[in-house]
Amino acid sequence: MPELPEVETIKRGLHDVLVGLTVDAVDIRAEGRFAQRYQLPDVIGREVIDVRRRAKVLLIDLENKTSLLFHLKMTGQLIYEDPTERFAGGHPLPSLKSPMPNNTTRVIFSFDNGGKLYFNDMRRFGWVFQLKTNELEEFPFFKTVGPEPFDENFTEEVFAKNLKKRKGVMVKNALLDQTVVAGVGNIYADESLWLSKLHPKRLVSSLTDDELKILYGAVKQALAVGIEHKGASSKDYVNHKGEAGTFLDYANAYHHTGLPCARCSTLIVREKIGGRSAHYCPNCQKL
DNA sequence: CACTTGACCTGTCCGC
DNA sequence: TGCGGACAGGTCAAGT
Repeated sequence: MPELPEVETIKRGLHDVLVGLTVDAVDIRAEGRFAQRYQLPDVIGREVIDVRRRAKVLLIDLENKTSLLFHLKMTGQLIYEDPTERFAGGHPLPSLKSPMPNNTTRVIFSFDNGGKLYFNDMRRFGWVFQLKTNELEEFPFFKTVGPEPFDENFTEEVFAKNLKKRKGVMVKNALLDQTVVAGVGNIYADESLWLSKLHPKRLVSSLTDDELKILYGAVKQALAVGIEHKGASSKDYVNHKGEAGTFLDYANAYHHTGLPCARCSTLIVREKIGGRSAHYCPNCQKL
């Protein structure tokens, strides 16, 4: 589900509500082979001191110098239920279809203010681990993941250099490679390519310097607009309050199959590329 | 090594 | 309405 803008949206929301709270209890609702996806050995009595994001991983730092690493994968949700915002007569999150917890709830954190954080994940691809904060860089995914797109050291040159490591692959697939740039997934890859007028099947090796420069700007723009509109909700994504994001109202390619291109009115097509669905304008984005 | 495919899961939607 | 198959935003392991 969530790509960088969605995780960033959740991170900002959770940072506002969790910092300063202490964990009173943890309820892990998983058995057998699923239990190992949720490893929280030392959280009771620990205070939250920060909430951060690296790539698509959400980090909660605790006062005991450990960090919780959440990956939401396809269907993960992190929803906070605040005891001070209960609505009269209803459950506290009227935007959700069902009250928390529901049958997708895998972990429940209870805090000293009465608040609860629900980690939901229908497909169970997601996980949460607890590591020492000063050893995060040893985590295998963090060892290989590429630069943050809004970090100042993510320059045009770095982007071009990283992309060119995948010169034999189609540009759509290269954008999804987390070692090239962190946080781009299927939605924002398609949007970046639409903005750049690049066909998703273009081989990286065929891209000109000008095209690389345009794509660099487009990736940052697509992600920035995604964050601005609090993420894309096609199905499962909601923010920390259980609310959908509105980015799809501003998207041009993703989820626009059969709709006219905003530039040329040609109908947007969907095609399976490298095992993933790609959405593009066959007129603006020529091979 | 570079690249592709399949696996991990469960629910929904679409066509027959 | 029922049923089978395709599909869903991510990442890693195994295969070519």
